[in-house]
Amino acid sequence: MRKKAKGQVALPFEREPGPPVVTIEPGPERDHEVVIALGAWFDGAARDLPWRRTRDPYAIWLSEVMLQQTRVETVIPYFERFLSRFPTVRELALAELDEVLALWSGLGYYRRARVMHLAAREVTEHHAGAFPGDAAALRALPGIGAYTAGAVASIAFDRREPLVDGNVARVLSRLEGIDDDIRSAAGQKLLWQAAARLVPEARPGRFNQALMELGATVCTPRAPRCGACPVSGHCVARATGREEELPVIAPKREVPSVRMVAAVVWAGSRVLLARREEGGLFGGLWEPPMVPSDSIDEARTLLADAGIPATLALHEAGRVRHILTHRRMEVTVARAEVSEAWRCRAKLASPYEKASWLDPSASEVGVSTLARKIVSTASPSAAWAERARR
DNA sequence: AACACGGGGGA
DNA sequence: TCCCCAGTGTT
Repeated sequence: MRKKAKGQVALPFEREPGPPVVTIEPGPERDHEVVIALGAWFDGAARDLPWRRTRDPYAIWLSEVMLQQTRVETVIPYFERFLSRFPTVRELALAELDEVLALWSGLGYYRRARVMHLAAREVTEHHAGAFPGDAAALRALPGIGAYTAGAVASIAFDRREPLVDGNVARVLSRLEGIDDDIRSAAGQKLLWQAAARLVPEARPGRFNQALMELGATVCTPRAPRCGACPVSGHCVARATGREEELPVIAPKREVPSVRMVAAVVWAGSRVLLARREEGGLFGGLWEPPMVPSDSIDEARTLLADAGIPATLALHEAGRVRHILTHRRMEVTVARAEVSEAWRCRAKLASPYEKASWLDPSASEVGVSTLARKIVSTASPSAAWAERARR
């Protein structure tokens, strides 16, 4: 095989070792064939998804934000609920952040919800409630990066804008034979160049979605179904037998483990929940107060400092394990009951901003999945189940 | 360039 | 258990 310059797509490719089997001739003609084949395939194979039934930029935007690092099947019910509660950007702008977070509860990456709320207010105030269709203007809104700007501009506004997400990176790295690390700056540059070169003037949104759909359903991370691929005849990876070797992705480091102890204090059906400061982990969400420690004594200290007279009643109710992208959490759950009369104002230090006695099943505020697990472990029914076992 | 930031589904 | 998903923003 001929030597290629770094960062340059080497075409035509030959299968090696051995004689050439397939030759791919790069150029506008091949690009055009890829566009045509992919578009036709998409028309027949596209899944019926809620956000494909609308042209409303607000709904498209909502779907794109929810879909950041999140699977389609996970997003669908959240998208329906959110849109039905906030049908327009104006209604989202007027909402309380706690209610927005409540609707996001369980979806993860909660900053997305906080920032969408901000962006909704910005659109309502500065764009008179109408979304900008220009990629650059979209990019200027908080929470909208290169991908989301390209997606909204091309899908909702028919702008000829490229987009590269995880699916597209995989598809293009194979189709073009890009063997730079797709997460590196160099790899990303090549991918965006390829995407920009390919995206057509006519129906750019359809092409971009076709690329993503192909990555999600055919050009999968493992065991790609090349037999079902509409562009396998144009694929460099296929032609060189490297379908399983691309994309190249640098290995990631291991995640540290953190031990926490949480205090779940019940007063009737209500639990003492604390709201985390906005900005950091689980920002703006409510949870039973917890501290990084292994010992229930630390939870006693936490409650004592907060002015809650439940320290003596606190006992271990179980353990919860929760995996995040960058952290593995092991939480010891301590539980106590106080009479309703003892329900009092609690004052908690950072990372908490305030505390309140709330019904955890009422879902009027945002609660993380970790917090749900903790409350569930320390719920009265769980306690009954525990007693019944003895 | 590295890191923070959730949660879940599939192999 | 590991991978990685319709990524963005900060350091």
